[in-house]
Amino acid sequence: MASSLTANAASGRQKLIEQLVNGREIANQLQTLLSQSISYDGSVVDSTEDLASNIMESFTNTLFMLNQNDNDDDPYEVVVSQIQVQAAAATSSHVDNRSPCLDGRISEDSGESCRSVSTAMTRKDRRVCDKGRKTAYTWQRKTTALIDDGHAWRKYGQKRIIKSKHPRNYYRCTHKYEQKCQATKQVQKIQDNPPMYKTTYFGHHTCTNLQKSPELVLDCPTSPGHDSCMLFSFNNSHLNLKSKQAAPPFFASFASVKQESVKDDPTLQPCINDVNNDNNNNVVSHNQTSSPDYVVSSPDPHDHDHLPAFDHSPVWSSNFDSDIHGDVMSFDDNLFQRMNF
DNA sequence: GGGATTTGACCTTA
DNA sequence: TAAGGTCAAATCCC
Repeated sequence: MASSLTANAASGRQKLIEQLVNGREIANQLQTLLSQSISYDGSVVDSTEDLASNIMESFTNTLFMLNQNDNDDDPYEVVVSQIQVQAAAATSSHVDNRSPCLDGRISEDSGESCRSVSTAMTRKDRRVCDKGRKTAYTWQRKTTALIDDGHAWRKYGQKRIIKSKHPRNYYRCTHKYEQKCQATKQVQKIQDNPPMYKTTYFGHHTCTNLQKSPELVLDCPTSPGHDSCMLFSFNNSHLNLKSKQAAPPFFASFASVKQESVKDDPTLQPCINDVNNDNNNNVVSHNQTSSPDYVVSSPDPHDHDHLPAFDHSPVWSSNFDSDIHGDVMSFDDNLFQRMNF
């Protein structure tokens, strides 16, 4: 009986997911069009860009709702998510790739090797520009596991923080130089037992080379009757949210599964299945043992301060129209009305 | 050999 | 001046 209900629910959800996937494909096509039609000043694509953002928002909210529902009776997964959109997001969300802040040292065909070729921009100059970036999209999330947001990150620094037990790790987009992507993030372990990581994102990705389209794992519990994972992929490379929407570009924060080197890496361990939800945080993701998703542990299993450049674990979060106070995420009625659930 | 990581130094900000 | 953020040379790893 219970298994039958579970099967029906899974079937219905699968259909819903199919519809979402279809819609997502359409959105992707729109993205492609956008990428081909961006004018120099960006004005031409504003309306279509907004449309694309709305589409993606819709899917995101739907998926979030699905995930929320799934978690209502799923004791297997607890992942804490928190997003904060800081005040300046509304005024500086659009990254201008033509800005000199994106490094005059870059040549057109440059890659990493070109970093030091040009000295057109001094260190000081760049730091001045950095100030602006730090006031752009900024949001955080706290997770019980290191997560993969679908983008390729390169660690560029680690700093011991005063009054903090664990050092802070600094990451920038791998495509910072080749595609002038300014996204950075900071990852810091904030709690030992259970482990808790705070990831702070700065700016959003303007690069197009996702290591893999971010995938959203909706339901991959370990309980009997659940034998498959539901994955969604999102590629928001061209979906720069406009200022009107004071929401974080969290398309980029969708969970994804990094494929390379996972299978054989002994430092990888299955996703957390039982985590104490001591903090009354929102449950927004699932994981499982049958999927290729893993949580990355540090090379030294006893040293989680040295975080890898990437991480795994199906975690996603959203907060369109949400108010977040501490670890509590709340949504207003409009969201649910729009969702038509 | 090339890309990624580590880590001390440098720079900015409060 | 202390703390945090970034750079870049050295080193590691595949």
